[in-house]
Amino acid sequence: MKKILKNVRGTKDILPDESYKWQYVEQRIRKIFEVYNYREIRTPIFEETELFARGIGELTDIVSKEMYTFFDKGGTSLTLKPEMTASVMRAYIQYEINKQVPLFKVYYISPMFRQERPQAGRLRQFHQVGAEAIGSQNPEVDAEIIALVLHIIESFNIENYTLKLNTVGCQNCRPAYKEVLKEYLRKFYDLLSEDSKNRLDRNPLRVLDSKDERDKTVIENAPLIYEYLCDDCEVHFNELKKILDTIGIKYELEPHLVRGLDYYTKTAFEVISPELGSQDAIAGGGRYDLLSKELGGPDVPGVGFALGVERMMLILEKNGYKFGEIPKPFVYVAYLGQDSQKFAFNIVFSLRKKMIPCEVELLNRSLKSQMKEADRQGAKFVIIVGEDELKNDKCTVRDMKSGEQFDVKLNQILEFITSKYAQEASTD
RNA sequence: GUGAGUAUAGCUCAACCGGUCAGAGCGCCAGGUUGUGGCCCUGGAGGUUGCGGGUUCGAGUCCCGCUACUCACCCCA
Repeated sequence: MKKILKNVRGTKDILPDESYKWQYVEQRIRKIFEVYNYREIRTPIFEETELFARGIGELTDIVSKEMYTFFDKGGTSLTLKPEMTASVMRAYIQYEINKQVPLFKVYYISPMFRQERPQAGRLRQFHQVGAEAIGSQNPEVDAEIIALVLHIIESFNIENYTLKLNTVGCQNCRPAYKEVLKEYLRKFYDLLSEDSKNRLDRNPLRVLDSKDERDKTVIENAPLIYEYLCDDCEVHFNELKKILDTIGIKYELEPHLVRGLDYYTKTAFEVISPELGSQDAIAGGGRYDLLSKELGGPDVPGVGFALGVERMMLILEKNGYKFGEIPKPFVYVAYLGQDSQKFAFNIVFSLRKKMIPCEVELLNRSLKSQMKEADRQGAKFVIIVGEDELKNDKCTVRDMKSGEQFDVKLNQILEFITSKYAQEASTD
């Protein structure tokens, strides 16, 4: 017996009963991006490993233990993209977009890959929608990005969320703060968790968002970066808050919010939802003014966000959200006998050329089975072509909802259905 | 990578302390309607109880291993 293969761990098949929901969600999201004047960018699903290693940071969890890395036949190390920002920046630098347009506003909807242990809201292949605005250091752009992600979330009637906002400083002020923080943490070294002890020197900021109870008591009184921000960062942060206030966006300051990617500077934010399980971040993002240079590009600032599509879908399913209508044929053409088949197919293909969704019996079943099939598929009308009809040069049209039946001349059937279809479209 | 829980028909789940326990509902197929769906009735197909060992007279049920799934830690979307 042959082995039955299955989808690999942490991946999901999206079958027809689900895929229409995805199409609906993606379509709505694309519309919103258009409204904010962002254009789609599509980059390859894999890149040279070095891009992520340099862009995201060797010490991050993503790079150090979660990447799907492999060698191609030429011996080049490639990696399935674990996030999108590095790829977008790579393209930005590669095509010297800074010389073409002052501000590059793009969005993406794409699968991402991270080799983590799957759990609720966490997959190895998952989908993110996101946007990047490269070329401006103005806090207005940070605000636009935040407004955009919240607009998307709210457009799906998700009200129960919290925007957490923080600043992580920049190359001028962060180092000094790091030293102060390290010094503070060393005083309580013995009280810290093992993980935090290890991080203390390598990445002290990460200790701040530890959820370990032992760490929490220490963190509670730790010095905050707010007191150590340089003028530039402080002004930027204050401006951003002011703009958010002005456009009515509510946020919670979360001084311990530290994002897991090294390239963030200044603004960092996260949108969390209590509807999700332990993986409660539906979206996250921030500013990355050092990334371009880190990748050998020009000194260009950027800001962006990413939203987890599966996580948002979890909330929507939980809320009983209506994902539009599942596509259904308008007409099902049933027939009986060889002679009728020609007419049936003729009608179906003519209707299809008129872009009317329809189906025809393809399994040569009994009329009863065909009616059942039409019902199952949700067809509004069934056209029946049989011996009796052909003799009289007509066909029978059954309205599946009312049960009414009409005799229609064969040469008038297209017209008949077309007008029914037009009526249907106008009442929607 | 660590921990816990789960694994019976396509789906959702039953089967008391191991002893007609391999079942139900839904779905699927057929018939009741010589050419007509939905409701109803009748019947049918479909399972080596995740895989491999062990204990026992006897294992879906107990033990061990493996695998997968789920949730949590870690981290993040």
